Amino acid sequence: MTKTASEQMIDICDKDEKTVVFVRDMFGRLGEKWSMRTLDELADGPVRFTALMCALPGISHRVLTVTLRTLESDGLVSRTSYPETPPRVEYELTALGESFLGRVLSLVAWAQDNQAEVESNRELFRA
Amino acid sequence: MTKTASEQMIDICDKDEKTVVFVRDMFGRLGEKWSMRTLDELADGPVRFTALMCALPGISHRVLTVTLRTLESDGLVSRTSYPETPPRVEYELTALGESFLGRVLSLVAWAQDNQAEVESNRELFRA
DNA sequence: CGGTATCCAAAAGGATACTG
DNA sequence: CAGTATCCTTTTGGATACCG
Repeated sequence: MTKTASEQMIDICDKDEKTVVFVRDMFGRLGEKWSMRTLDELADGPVRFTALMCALPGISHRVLTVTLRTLESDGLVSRTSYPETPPRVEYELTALGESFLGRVLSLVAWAQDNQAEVESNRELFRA
Repeated sequence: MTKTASEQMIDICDKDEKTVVFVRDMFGRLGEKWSMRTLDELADGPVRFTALMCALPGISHRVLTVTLRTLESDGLVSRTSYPETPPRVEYELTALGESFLGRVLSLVAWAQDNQAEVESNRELFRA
């Protein structure tokens, strides 16, 4: 028999602090304002910096840079710079990034399925 | 045939802004410093406020309150207050909360499976 | 005991000017 | 074009004192 959610979670949270911190870091990545939407924009293949700016209306120049650097340092995204003038830089998902994005979809599906219930709870709670 | 990750993600991000914001909100819940660990502590049944404080070393009084109120307003956690002296308050997962916690485990498993690779990428990147 | 109110520090995010 | 540097605002988290 498979473990209950609770048992699995205990497995995780009883591991060394390093793993606990790491798991929360990856959760944090999900929660960052632009990370998931950036990964999504990269899902279909390489995209240039400026194209990402356009695809993510509202993001600032600096924050897109920070977001991409973070995803890159995690190994979820790769950066390729072509030494032309004007310069051209393309970002794309790595295999690790695709794998990560894939897992996230089950959570996205949950959010969609339960949006109405969560929002009605929030309504009730406010009242 | 099932949709690719990219196609599913596009489905989501092309929906109305309300849903996009909602999905990011739920991602944000994952990223909050104590939310997931709090849900985990509640996985085995009702727990009192003070017991949660002990189970989550480092959390402040105020932040635990805020975390619980947020989870409660989402409908993931329920709060039951027993009118005794001294007062006793118990928190527990709702069905929605259990469902949410369950989905999160696939992501936790991913994080564990790929921790070494991500961390080695971070090392390389720093250098 | 289980909070709320107040105050503070740190981090995230945004606007914008400058540069190779 | 694709950044970096600087400055500012908002949000998050933490410490602590007080209260029913």
